[in-house]
Amino acid sequence: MTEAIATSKTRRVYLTLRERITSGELTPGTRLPSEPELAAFHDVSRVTIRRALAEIEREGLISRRPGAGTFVTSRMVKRPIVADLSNALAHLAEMGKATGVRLLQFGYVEPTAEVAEALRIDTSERVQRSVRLRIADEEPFSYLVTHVPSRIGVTYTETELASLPLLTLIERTGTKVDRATQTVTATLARPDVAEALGVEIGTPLLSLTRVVFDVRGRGIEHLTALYRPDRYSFQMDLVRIDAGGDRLWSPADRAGAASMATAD
Amino acid sequence: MTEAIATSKTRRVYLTLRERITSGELTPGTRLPSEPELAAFHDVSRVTIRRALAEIEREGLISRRPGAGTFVTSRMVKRPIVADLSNALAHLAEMGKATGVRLLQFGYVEPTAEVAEALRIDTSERVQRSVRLRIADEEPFSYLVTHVPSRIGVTYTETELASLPLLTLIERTGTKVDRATQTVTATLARPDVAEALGVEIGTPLLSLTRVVFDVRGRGIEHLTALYRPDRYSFQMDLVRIDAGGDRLWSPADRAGAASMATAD
DNA sequence: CGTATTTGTCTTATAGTGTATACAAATAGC
DNA sequence: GCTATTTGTATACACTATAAGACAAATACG
Repeated sequence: MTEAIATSKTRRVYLTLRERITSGELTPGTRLPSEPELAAFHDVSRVTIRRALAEIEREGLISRRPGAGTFVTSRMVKRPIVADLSNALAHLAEMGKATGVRLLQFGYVEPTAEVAEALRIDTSERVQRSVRLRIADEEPFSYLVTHVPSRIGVTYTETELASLPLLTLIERTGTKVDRATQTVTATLARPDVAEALGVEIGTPLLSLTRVVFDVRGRGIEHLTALYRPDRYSFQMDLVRIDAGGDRLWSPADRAGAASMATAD
Repeated sequence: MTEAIATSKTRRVYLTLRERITSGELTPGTRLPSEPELAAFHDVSRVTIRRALAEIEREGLISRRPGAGTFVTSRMVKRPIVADLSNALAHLAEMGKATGVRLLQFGYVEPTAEVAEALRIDTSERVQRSVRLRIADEEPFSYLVTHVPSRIGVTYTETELASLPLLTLIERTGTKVDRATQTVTATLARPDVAEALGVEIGTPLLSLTRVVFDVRGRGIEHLTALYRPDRYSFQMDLVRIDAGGDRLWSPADRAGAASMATAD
């Protein structure tokens, strides 16, 4: 709609064609339209099409043969991790994934307005801020930024945070974790996040924001998790049930729905 | 990581600064760093910074005063719709949103490999494909592509689809809808979707894919929903429970979790 | 074999993006 | 009022992206 600052034509074409392949619309072995055809369809020059195809070829998704055409490669499907039934971290273990954490930042800061509001504290009250990278099979898949009121943050060390789940550390001290609100959205990878996750700037990311409260309604933890959608996504099974005359969807089992929450 | 086909510097800066404002990190009234400072920080020229700021100003997020600086506007927060407790469509109604649907495409086609595999049918078996746009308060917020086996698709008309929920039409015929699998991810807006949703190409979108089965395990519906994250996101409340020695998250109530599913 | 098609390579031209620099005009603060 | 700072404006230049076209080389297929 708005003209704004557009992405380049090459990139648009690149993203579009790449998506058609990775989504499964174009199966391995399929021949793509010829370069002139693609150029006409996307309303760009052949040079632009070729640049986009060159990049996709470099990624190994297609192979091009002079005189023959461009073909979708029988790609090795790098199946994304899926938060599923049962605890997500346990689920990763089942899949034989070696999962780990790298602590990127740790310190005490003044909270941003957003965090302060969510945790219901004053902007002047200092909070512990940590940035962690979660890794499965040597490959990072989520970027976690947590904010914790300092009175709770001081109960564990930087080293402990680098190895144990944050909620475990919090509950260890006797804090009564009661409930949480979480929101799932999509955003773009900003420079720092992009570098950590090994993606390009401007890549789409799954975003989960969770605010945790104790039994007295006090804010305990503010978590923002950014996931690489090609390596991680949320999945759930649903069953159709009758509810007061209406038919509704319900989670197939409680553990399944819970996994979305425990997936850091 | 990969160099690929990068987005322009202006766009990177634009996205970064814009995000810092809309995320709440920079509150209304705050003064941004001066243009030379921003240029040094982002490692671009001042001209590039100015182009990015000009666009953000055009969107009304900042105002610039010569000699004084650039300030975050007391913006009108266009609160995004949030799929919440209780049926999502009902939820929209509660919020006073006038929600509607526009049927963009309707026809019978051969399914893509992805759809065929998900519905467990043959690629040669024709399916009904529809593209709908869901609108709230005159503004589109979701782009829906559905694929339905033709034996089910023929039981309702194009007109009916333009006004009633698809599952209602399906169940009306006596089809026993049993269960579904759904996956939530993030993608980029492709040209056609971008135009329909009124966003720029390359914008991040929330993506939900749901595959519905009947009691006999036959695929009934394949739905891909793309949401504008600034107008729609998923939210759920969780409670911390004991489960076999471990402490886990559980949906605050079943209806809440179900709303995610019923939110088209 | 011979022809049409396809990818690969090259040239030329135009528009867009990014940088560097200088100076003007408005503002804030002392 | 004076000065430092900030945004506004203009110019010149380098580099990249895009386009249009021509031709070569490889392939498929009747």
